[in-house]
Amino acid sequence: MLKDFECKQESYAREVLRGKGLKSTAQRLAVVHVLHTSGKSLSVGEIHDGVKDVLGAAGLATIYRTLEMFEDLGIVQRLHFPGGGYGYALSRGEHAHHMVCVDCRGVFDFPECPVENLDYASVEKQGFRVMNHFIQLFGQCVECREQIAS
Amino acid sequence: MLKDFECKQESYAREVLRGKGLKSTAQRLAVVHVLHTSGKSLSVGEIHDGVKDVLGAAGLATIYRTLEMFEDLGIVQRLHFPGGGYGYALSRGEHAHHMVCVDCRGVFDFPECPVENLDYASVEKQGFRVMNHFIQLFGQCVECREQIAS
DNA sequence: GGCCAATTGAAAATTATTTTCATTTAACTA
DNA sequence: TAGTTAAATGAAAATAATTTTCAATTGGCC
Repeated sequence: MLKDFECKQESYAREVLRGKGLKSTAQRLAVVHVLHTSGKSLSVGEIHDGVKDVLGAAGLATIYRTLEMFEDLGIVQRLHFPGGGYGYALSRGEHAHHMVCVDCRGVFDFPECPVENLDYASVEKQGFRVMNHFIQLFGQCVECREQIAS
Repeated sequence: MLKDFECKQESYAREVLRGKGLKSTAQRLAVVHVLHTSGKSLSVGEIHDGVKDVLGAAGLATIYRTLEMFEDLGIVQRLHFPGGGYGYALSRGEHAHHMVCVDCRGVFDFPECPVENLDYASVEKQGFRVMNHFIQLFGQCVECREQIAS
């Protein structure tokens, strides 16, 4: 499958897949496309709907399989919402955290990593070796705040 | 239901429940007890099993209802594991974050909040208002590290 | 263009979670 | 301490979410 226009995110996914010997199928690229054009984090069901819009049809199992694989590959990141539920947002391999708008579920970049320059002394004292971390900021984006104010 | 000995965590839960006009049932206190004595984060199923051990029998629906309520009340905190799955750990209302051992799922306190003294300038520039955050550190505790070394 | 392993989709199977409703119980009152 | 009552429980049914299976299809390479 070849497309005339491809966003950076799609090219990136294509590259990562190829690097691992995996196929760049229409379904996989559509997942990236849907996430990219939405600019938000989407639930599995929303991604499935989006992919169906793009391709005409798509199996739900494939969406599950793709998202799991993409998470391992660092192409997407899973986000958890307060009050339950989760979704996926595009990620691009590099270490980054996101701010998520609790109203529109929009995803915004959060430039610095708060854990990077942290004092680990107290932690190590307990003998705990930190290997990884998960950070999400929740709040409201400008647009949602203005809408509510009106 | 009254018990001769009650740990701090149980008294705390009792107090919070009473403050909200909710009942301190045997099932609810058993959930706290099980989490407290395990010292770990536990899945819904593990908590159910633990409560059955304590009380002889317990409905799974009650466990689900209790955990959801306890999370709202700040008595427990939901943790998400890398690779999927989640569990619950005791929390005590105050703002705190946890370190989770990826091997034994043990929960350790993480004293400072990395987001507290963060530079929000770049964030606010985007017009985003941060309301809340979710942080978890993953790694290995001393015991699990030693076990693997041997 | 043809080959082949990887991938897909549909359906079934499994697992997780929530709802319903009759019964029980904790907390309050007299 | 017994009686009252709204809140809570449990069992089962209903629903929702996720995974597996396997035959058919497809992308990448020669």
